[in-house]
Amino acid sequence: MADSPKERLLAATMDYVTKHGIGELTLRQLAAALGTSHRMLVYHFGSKEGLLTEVVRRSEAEQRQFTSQLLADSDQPPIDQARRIWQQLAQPEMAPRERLFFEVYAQALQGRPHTRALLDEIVETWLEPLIAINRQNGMPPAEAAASARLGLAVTRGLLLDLLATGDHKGTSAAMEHFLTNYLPLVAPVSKSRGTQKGKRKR
Amino acid sequence: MADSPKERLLAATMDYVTKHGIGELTLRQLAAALGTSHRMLVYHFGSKEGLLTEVVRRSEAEQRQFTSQLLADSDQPPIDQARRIWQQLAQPEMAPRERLFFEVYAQALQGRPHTRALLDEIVETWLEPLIAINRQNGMPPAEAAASARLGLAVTRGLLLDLLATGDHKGTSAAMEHFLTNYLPLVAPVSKSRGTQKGKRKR
DNA sequence: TAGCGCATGTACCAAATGGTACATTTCTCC
DNA sequence: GGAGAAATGTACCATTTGGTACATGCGCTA
Repeated sequence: MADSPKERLLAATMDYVTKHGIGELTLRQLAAALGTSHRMLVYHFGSKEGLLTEVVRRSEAEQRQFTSQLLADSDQPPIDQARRIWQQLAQPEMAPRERLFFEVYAQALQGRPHTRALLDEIVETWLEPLIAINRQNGMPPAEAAASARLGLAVTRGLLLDLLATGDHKGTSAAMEHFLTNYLPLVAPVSKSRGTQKGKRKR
Repeated sequence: MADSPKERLLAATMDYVTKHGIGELTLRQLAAALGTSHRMLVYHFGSKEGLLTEVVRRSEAEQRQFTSQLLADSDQPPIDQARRIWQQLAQPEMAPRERLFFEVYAQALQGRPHTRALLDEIVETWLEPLIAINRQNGMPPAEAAASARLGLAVTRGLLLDLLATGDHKGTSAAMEHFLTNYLPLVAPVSKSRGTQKGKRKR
């Protein structure tokens, strides 16, 4: 059951969609790439929309897993954690996943049906753990929320920049500019020596 | 010549595309909405791709004009200028244009043909004037570039957030958090009293 | 007014798309 | 090993798509 035919098809579809995007997808092209017929896709997923819905759902799940993984080991200072996260996200191998993420994001903003559930989670999923980190570092609620939201925006904005320009150096410099000039200033009171807060998300 | 039939069609198409997005556009639906036939669209623009190319080009032009308009009157302190720009961008009436912007952005990242020229400009167009402003306020080149890039990312990231969540209050609070905690700190030396630097972009 | 070029409407086409009917194979469980 | 269900392949269908042929209208200039 773990790798039922449907599951195998979905996994292969995720690979394909990560490479080729979701916008111009047709069942026949996908099926050909997967070595099957479009008949099977309809059989297992009901319809094209059904397939896309599951693709988006799976994408969400992977992202959630990725989030908790990135934010997990918080023993190091938040600023170092943030640096590490950006380095991970800025790796070239991540680009296809991120392109897909922003493509689905944009389609959701345009109201495409199979993305209906996405908009509620696309910010909140990342915001919650970030706010929690900020609270743990002694930030008052309002500031914790604003700071988390800002960090998320910085990360996504710089990722958009990186994907468009390919300027790893420039975008990383901007992130470093943010981390060094901004992060140390927000949470003056905290644990022992000045660990401050955490930013980051995709 | 100013409002040739082609020009009128393009203008009406911009309206339509701003409302309905560009991803699921078909010539027939568009033509029906414009009160003409898809025959005319092909006649004037050569093909669907030709039409989309001109739509993207026009969108770029409008954005460039909007940029220079927003960054024009720089008599006020950069932080107030930044606030004003965000208020403009966050207005609900701007949402459709911004949704279209991010949709085209995402399609460009996926390599759709009619967007080829976009990726080179989509960051640079906004970056240049921002860097110029930072330089005018006495920032060294490297810092001016990083700071401009950061401000652009913050704005676009928060716009993505706002479009998804509709949380005008929360995103504006995050922007204000950025402006008050970050902006005043970057350029300590400057003109007279502490005007510092400018951030902003869409 | 005659003529010419731009613009437009109607009808059509081939290709591709999502989806389905039906037959066949493969797997699973008793 | 046999029966029933799950899975798959082949062929087909109606619809929609971008694009075109052809005829008609409109506006300008001589």
